[in-house]
Amino acid sequence: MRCCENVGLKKGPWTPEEDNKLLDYVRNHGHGKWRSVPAKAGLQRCGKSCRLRWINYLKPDIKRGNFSAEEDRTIIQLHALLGNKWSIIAAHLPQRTDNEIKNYWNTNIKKRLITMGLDPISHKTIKPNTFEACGDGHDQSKDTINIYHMAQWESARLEAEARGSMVQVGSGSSRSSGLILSKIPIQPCLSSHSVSTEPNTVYNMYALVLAPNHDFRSSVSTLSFPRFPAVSNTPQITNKESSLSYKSDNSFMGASGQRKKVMESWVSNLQDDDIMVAVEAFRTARSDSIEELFKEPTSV
DNA sequence: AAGGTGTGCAACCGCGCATTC
DNA sequence: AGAATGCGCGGTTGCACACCT
Repeated sequence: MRCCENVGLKKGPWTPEEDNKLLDYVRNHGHGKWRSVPAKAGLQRCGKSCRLRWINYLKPDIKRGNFSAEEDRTIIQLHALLGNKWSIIAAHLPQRTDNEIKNYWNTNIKKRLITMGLDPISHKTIKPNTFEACGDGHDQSKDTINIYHMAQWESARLEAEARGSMVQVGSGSSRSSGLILSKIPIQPCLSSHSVSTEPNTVYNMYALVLAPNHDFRSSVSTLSFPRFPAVSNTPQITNKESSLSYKSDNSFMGASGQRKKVMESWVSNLQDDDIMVAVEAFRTARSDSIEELFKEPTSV
């Protein structure tokens, strides 16, 4: 008979008296052999319940309370890599239990990702036509596309973070932060995604890169465009200006006045496919080439 | 003030794997 | 070799509390 099938045993919340009995027992005898613990400790509980109570609540090195931004980030990174492997994720957060992380994911992070237009399972974007229209009178399509762009951007950023974790774990690198993903190979583009600004010259339009000193705590990501396309009725922009940074509120960083207008005009005309080219260029970059980057860091 | 609803979290449950007999 | 047992994991439930109507 399984221990949890025993009749007459208490279930539900633990009382302080029960906690004390279990604590006393474990202090004196150590843990393990959970099936025999209830009888020896004088508890009307099954062994499984005792084990759970110890692991999730009574163990002395458990950290309780709010999750820090660092922990939050680690959970998202590892979940992107591992999925619902809570115990493995918990192993990277030594003072947190798998149950606590699982609860935090389900009640907090999961909802946040959905709000951002990200699928909490795959960490990839949800297609814009799956968003509900609000029907409050004003044009929702632009907002929807903007959210979708941001979501794709964020999705790629999360993936970069996850890859960074994987590379760091795999290589045993002592690099603590400032992940370098600066030299993502630019993929050959379809003609519709390339632009010619000079005779006989075709440039790849987008390459998604994260700057060498990219701070993952920041809500800002940078998307670099090796060559800005000509936008009709707007001044030309030089190469060195052709880098945009998105903030989480969908505004641009480091741009002002005419340049900002040009950028806004240009970005507002971006098609989903355009963004996808940049994101896919990043996604299809091979992990081993990223490993190489750690050996010989290069700047953007 | 009272009932309804939503949220967070501790605890339970069933399953599967590893070990022991 | 196969059954029994122990343990760990991930999904789910249900309770307590907060907030809303």
